Amino acid sequence: MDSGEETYKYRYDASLANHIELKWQSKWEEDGTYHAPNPSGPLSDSTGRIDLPKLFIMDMFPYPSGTGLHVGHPLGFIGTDVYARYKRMTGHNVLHTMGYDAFGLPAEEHARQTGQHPRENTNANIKNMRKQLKRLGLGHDPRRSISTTDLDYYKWTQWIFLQLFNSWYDTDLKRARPIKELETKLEDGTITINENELWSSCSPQRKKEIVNSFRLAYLAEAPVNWCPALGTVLANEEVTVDGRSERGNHPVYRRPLKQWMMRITAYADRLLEDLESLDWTEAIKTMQRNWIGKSEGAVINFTAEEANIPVFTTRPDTIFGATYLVLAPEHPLVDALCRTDWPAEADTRWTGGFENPRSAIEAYRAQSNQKSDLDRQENKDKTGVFLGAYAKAPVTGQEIPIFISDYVLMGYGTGAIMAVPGQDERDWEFAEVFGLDIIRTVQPPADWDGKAYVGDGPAINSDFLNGLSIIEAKSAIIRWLEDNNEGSRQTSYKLRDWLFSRQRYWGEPFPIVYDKDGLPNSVPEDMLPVELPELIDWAPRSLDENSDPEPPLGRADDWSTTLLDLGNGPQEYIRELNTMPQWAGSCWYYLRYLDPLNSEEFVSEDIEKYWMSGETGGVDLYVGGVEHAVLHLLYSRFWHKVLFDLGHVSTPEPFQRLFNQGYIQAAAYQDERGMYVDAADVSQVGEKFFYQENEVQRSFGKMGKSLKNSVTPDEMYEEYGADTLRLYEMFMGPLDQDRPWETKSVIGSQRLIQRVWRNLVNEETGEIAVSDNQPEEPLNRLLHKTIASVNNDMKNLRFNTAIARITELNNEITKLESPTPRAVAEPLVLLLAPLTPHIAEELWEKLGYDMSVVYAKFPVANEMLLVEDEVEIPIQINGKVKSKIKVDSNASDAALQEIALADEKIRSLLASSAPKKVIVISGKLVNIVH
RNA sequence: GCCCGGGUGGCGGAAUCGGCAGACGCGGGGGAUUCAAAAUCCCUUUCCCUUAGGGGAGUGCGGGUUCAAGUCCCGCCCCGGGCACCA
Repeated sequence: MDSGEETYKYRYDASLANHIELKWQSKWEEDGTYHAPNPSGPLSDSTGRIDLPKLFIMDMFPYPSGTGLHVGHPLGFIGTDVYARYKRMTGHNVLHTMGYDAFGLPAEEHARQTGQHPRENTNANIKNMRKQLKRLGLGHDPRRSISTTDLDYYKWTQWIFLQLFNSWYDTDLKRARPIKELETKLEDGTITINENELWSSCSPQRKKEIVNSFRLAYLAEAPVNWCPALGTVLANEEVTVDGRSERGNHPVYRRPLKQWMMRITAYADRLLEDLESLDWTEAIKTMQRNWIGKSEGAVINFTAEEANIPVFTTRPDTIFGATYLVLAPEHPLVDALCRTDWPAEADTRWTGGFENPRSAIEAYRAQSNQKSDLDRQENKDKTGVFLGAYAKAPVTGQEIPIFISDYVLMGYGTGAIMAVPGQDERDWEFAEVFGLDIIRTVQPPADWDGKAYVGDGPAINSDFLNGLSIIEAKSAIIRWLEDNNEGSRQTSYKLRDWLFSRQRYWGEPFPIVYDKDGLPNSVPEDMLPVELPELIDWAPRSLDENSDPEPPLGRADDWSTTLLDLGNGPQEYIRELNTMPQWAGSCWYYLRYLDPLNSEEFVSEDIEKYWMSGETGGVDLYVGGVEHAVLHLLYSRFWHKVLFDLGHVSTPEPFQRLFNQGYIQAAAYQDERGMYVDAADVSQVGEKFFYQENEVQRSFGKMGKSLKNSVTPDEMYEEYGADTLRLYEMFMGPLDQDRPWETKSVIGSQRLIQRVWRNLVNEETGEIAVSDNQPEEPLNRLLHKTIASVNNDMKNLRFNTAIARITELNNEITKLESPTPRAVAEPLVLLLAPLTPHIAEELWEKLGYDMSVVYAKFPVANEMLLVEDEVEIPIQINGKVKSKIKVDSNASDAALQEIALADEKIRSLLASSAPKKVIVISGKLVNIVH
C-alpha cells in the first residue's frame, strides 16, 4: 500500500464502487424496492402506488445463452432501466421485469453442443444470467420474472393455442369467433360448404373435417421448409433468402408434409392497417408491410379447352397487351393443359428441342427443382417451355400460347400470370427469348429507351380503354370483367400462414390428441398443462433430405399414447408428437408479467386492463433489437388480435411504442490469413496494430465470440464498477444508434462519478461535506437550466445529452472554493439517480435520508430561474459573427439594433457606409447586411 | 433495381423550430503537485495562414432558396440495413 491510497481512503474507485453496489443490491432485494403493485390479487400492496399513473416498460426478453453476457447485451436493458427509474421518480407505478425465452432451437442447440439435457442447461443459464443482470443494478420486479419453460407458464401457452384451435375467422365481421358459432351457422345454412356438398348430409367425421378446415390453428399438407440437418421443419421467416436455416446455416428443402398451421393470413389486412396507430419506427413498419405484401388487382379467367385458368394481375388495365400465359412449373393444371404433340408452328425456342410437350415439361420441372433459391436469385435469365396449348383471353377473344416458367411462383396469386411484355420488364425479357408478340398498352414518353414501360400514361391499343390513365383504365376494365363474369377485383398477399410444428424436443407439447380416425381433438382445459415428458435420448437425428422428420417425442413410449375420456367414454388417443416453435412462448409473455401467479386465468381481467390501458393501449415502451421486425413482432401482434377478438384482452395491439436499440460494435483484428485474433491482446503502434509482433488489420463488427472482440461486464466491474459501466453505455451515443466500444473511454464516466463524489464527500473521512449556504445566483440558474434539460432528455430517451448536462453542472460545482451547497448537492444526486442508482443511494443516505432515492421526487426546474436577465447576443455582418454584445434580455428590437450598430467593432468594420438592411431576431441575434 | 437509415474535429458524439458549428467525453499538447511515478487538479486542443493583433476556410460532392443552411429544395457520391422474378 502506498501513501496515496491512505490519504484518500474514501476516493471513489472500483473497490469502493463494488462495495457500495453490492450493499445496495442486497438492500433492494430485501426491501422489494422494485415491486410494482397490481390492482388486485397476490401482487397488490398498500404502498398506494397503484393510484399513480401506470407505466409498463419492457425489454425483448433474452434466450438464456450459456456463453454469458458481453457488454453489448445489456445496452437496451440499461436504457429501459434508466427510463423506468426516471418514471418512478416522476410519480408513476412502473412495471419492469425480465423473463427468459428458454424453449426453442437456440437453447436446444446449445444444450446439444454441451452434451447436457436442455432443462439442466437452461436452468443453469437462467441462474447465471439473473446473477449477471442483478449485478448491473437493474430495477426489475423479480416476482414477475418468468421463463417460457416454466410449467405454470407453458400451461397458458397451450391454453392460448386451444383458443386459436377453437376459433374461426368470420370474414364478414372481420374477427375471430368461437368455433361453436361456426357449427351453428353450418347447421342453419348461413354458411355453406360448397356447391356439391350439403352439411346436413355429411357424416359426423366429414363434419369434423369441415369444421377443422376453418380453425385458426389447423392441420394442412403443405410444401414446407424441411431442414434435415436440424431434423425439423422451419417457418418461412426462419429461412434465409438463399434457402438455408437462419440457425446454423444448413440447407433447407421444400417438401410437402402434414403440419400445424396458424391462419395469420386471415389477419393480413388488420395487421397492415393497425400499423398506422403504432408509435414504431417507419423502418420496422415498412418491413412488416413488405412482409405482408398486399397488392390489389384482379383475377381474370382465361379459358382453354381443358380448363379455366385464373390469373392474378395488379395491372388488369393492360389486358389488351397480354400475348401469352405463364404458369408455375408445379401448377396443378399443367398436366391437364399439356397437349400430346406440338402444334405445327411451335419452333425450337418453344419446344426446347423435345419430341413432345410432356417430355419437355418433365425435363423442365426436373431442371428447375434442382435449382436452389440462390441460383434463381443470381441467374434471372428467362427459361420455360410451351405446353402446346392455347387459351382464349377475355375481352379480346385472342388465342394466346401457354408456357410454364420458374419466374412464376406457385405460392403467390394463382400461380399463373397473363404476360404483358409491353408493360412488364420480366415478361419483356421472356418475350424476347421466345420471340413472342409485344403490344404496348400504355403510351411511353417520347424519350423512352424502347423496353417495357411501367409508368403511367394514356392507354393505347386497348379498344374502349384508350386514352384512360392507369387508375381509370383499371376500374373500367374491372367493371367490364365483373359485368361479363370474366373476372373480379381481388387482393393478394405475400404473407403465408404460419407453420407452427417443429420436430424438436425442447418446446411446448401441443394440447392435441388424435382419435382412431386420425382427427385432432383438443385436450380439455382442466387437463392442462400437457407436460413435456422427460427424455434421455432427446436429441434430434440429422437425416438426409429424403427421409421424413422424426419427432423426438415419438420416443416417449409411455407418453405418446394416452387413455382419455373426451365425452364418449375412455378411449385410447395418440398425442401430437411435434412441439411448438420458439415464437410461441414469446408471443404473449408480456401478458403473463402482469399476473404471473394466477393459476385460474392466463391474466385476470382487471389487472390486464390496468396495465395495458392507454391512449391506444398496450405496452407503453418496448425496447429490443431490429432483428425481430417480422418474426416475433408479427406473430405476437397476430396472437394478441385473436385474444382481443375473443374478449381475453382489452386492446387491439400489444406494443404501443417500439424502440430499437443499436448494437455495440467493437474493433476486431485479423491476421494475414484472415483469422481473427484476440482483440484484447492487440496493441497499437502509431497507425498500425500488432498481435504477437505480427501486424494485423482492424475492422469493426458486432461484439461477440466469432470476432474474438468480447468485453465482459465482469471485467468492467472489476476495474470501474457497475455505475460506471451503465453511465458509459448511456453516454456513448443515442440509444438507437450502433456505436463502437472503446474500453479506454470508460474512464471518463468513472471520472464524472468520482468528481461528484468528491464534491459531496470528504475523501479522507468519508463524511458528507456540504454546506447549508445558498448557492450563488449563477450556479443556481445553471442548476435549474440543467434540471430542465435533463427532464426533457430523459423523457425522450436521450441519455447521452442528459449526462453531458449533468457533467457541465458538476464541472461548475468543482470550481467552487467552498463546500457544495446542499441545495445543489441534493438535486445533483437526484438527477444522477436513474443513471447511477448505487452511488445515488449512497449519497442520498449520506445526505441524511432514510428512504430510498428510487422513489424520491425527480427535481423540477423553477421556471423563473430559466429566464436570464442579461443575454449575450452575436452580431453578424452578412451572416458571419463579428462581435458580441451583452444586453438586457427584454431589450426591444429597435434597442438591439441601435446597440449593435453602436458597437465599436461593428462601426470600424462598416466604416462610413450605411448598412443595406438590419435583421433583428428578438433576444437572439442581429445580422447586418452590408 | 426498389424502400428505409446515415455521412459533422484524431475518435464517440452535440446543435430538439432555418439563427454563434463542434456541447460533453476520450485521445493529444502544456503546466501544477510529487524525490519520482501513478492518481488528481488547472490550461489548451476543427483546419490553414500569421511574430503578433488578426485573417481565411469548414458539417460527403455540385448547384439553388434565404439577411442567414449541418438543418430546406434539386442533382449526385459513399456507408449501413431491409426487400427483391411477388405478376
